[in-house]
Amino acid sequence: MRRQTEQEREYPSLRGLPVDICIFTVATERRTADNTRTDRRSLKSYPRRCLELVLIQRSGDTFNDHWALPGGFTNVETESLDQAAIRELQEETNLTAAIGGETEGWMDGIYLEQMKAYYTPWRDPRGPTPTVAYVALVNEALLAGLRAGGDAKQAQLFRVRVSDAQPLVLESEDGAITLHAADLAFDHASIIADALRFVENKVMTTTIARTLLPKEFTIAQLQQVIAAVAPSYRPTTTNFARDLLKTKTRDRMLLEVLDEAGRPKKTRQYSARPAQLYTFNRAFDARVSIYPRF
Amino acid sequence: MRRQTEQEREYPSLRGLPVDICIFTVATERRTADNTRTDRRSLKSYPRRCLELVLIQRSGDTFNDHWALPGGFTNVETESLDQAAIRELQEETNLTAAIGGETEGWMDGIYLEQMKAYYTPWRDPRGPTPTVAYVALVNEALLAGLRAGGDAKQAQLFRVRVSDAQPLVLESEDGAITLHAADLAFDHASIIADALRFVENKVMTTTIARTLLPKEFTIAQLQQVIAAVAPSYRPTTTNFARDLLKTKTRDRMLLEVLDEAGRPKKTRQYSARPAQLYTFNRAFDARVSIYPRF
DNA sequence: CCAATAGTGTCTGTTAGACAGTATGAA
DNA sequence: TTCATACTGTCTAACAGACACTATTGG
Repeated sequence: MRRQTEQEREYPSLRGLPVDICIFTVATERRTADNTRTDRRSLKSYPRRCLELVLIQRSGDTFNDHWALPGGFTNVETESLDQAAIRELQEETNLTAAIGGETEGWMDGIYLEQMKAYYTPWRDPRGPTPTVAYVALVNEALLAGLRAGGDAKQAQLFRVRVSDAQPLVLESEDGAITLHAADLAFDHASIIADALRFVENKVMTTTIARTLLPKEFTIAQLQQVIAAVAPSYRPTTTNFARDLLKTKTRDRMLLEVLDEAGRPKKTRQYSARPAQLYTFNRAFDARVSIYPRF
Repeated sequence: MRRQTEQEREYPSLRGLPVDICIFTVATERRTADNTRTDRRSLKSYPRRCLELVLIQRSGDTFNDHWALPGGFTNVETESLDQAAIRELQEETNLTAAIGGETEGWMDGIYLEQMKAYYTPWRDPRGPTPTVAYVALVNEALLAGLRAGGDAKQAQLFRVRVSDAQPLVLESEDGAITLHAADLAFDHASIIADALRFVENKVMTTTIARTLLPKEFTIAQLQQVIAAVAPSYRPTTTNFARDLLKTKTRDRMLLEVLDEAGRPKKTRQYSARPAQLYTFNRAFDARVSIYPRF
């Protein structure tokens, strides 16, 4: 069977489909070199956590010097969308770990999922251009290579701030750069807005928070991560742990970590009194419903 | 500023991006001409309801005579993906109603949302071709025009059956055609499989069931629709209505319908004893979470 | 000692779930 | 009378949420 010519095809051969990735992490406030804090709280206290997003500064004809989502093209005829997204994610962030092949894009420390395709005719001034937006949640420990770079033209992390007055404000970690929606290239501001709602929904309805936490974590750390990703979540410390651990509907969602001796493993990293460490149970299947009896 | 030539563009001009739509409805078992039932249940009893999907039979070079999802191309330079999906939806189903412009693709009787983009190199034998899959939920009352058509080369409704043994079986309403995953064109079987999980999740976590119901409905009808879309939902009739209506977390999710005299409006359509009619409260905001205190 | 975090005891009102029982009116 | 569907009454266990209280240990 002969190869079809370009004209005969219903859909013309492409350079590949563009893919853009919203790479989120929940970053822990870092201490200064002499191990003191930037504020007046004591060393034995939880550092603040903040949702951050990776942006790159463009160089080229369109939107030169503007900040934009990292992305690229699928290698046509060889790559699927997911494969291209994984490749871009690794290229942009110098990820130290390789991404394994588990169901649903999971690996410890990395979550990757397609969010939505965008294709309004006016989104690219060069002409109608689609893009497929992915959302990645990456453990901050895996982004060490990105921070080491430090070149302004490279990828950089921005703190995400949303409020009623300012719909979207992005602030670089050193505080030198502040970006608003209009400062971003293409329609990336609205893609980011969609992505923020996407991750907020994910973190509340799945066990995805696992990706943003160390392998073993305390209940307070989990609450911090949830609050960082979902601004509408207001943590109430007192009963959270009990209700999370003791309720039948969430039975064995979290597992107590035991030490070598088989006794409950605790940490004193953030508090004087030792706190119990937990892991997420991979076998836990989250089901949510607005209707009773599900 | 001069117009860029094709070669200068980063992304070549396209015929447009392909869009495929999974059009679902929950169909009520229809009675025969003499108003008797096909089974032995009494006339005053609930008709069965079944999830159905619109397919078209292809004609052309590729996958000729195979059944496939309805779809088409965006009109490049003028149409967004959503606009193209709306147009295709209207063309394929002879929708009697126009689609209004409310937030999130809602209108009474029609829900439309983008699900996912597909672009594995091998999904189209003619060459690498992406597609953006949409999911539509349409009230069966609006699909009268489709059923009136009756031409085999036109759109036709298929009952969706899923079981452990047979992952996907589609059966035409008259029972004449039975399709399995391998009978469908392209990768449409796997798109449909994704769409089934998508709508199941939607119906359990949002008030989308509204789209598939008449304006005013009984609690039993609502349960039927939920069960038709979400096979894992096992209705327990006794307390469902009370828990749905009386719980604080679902306060004013459903509203009692009143008649002209201001008294509770009831129907005797399906039962001897009159049943209360309800509508969905548009103002109800569904929030779901696996964590307590949200 | 104080500060900060971890965790328990106890109480109240709400919800889930089971099950028995009553209500309505067509066939 | 029987049947299908629509409800209500009542009980128990589980859960949400508030609040007071104790526990641990670095500074």
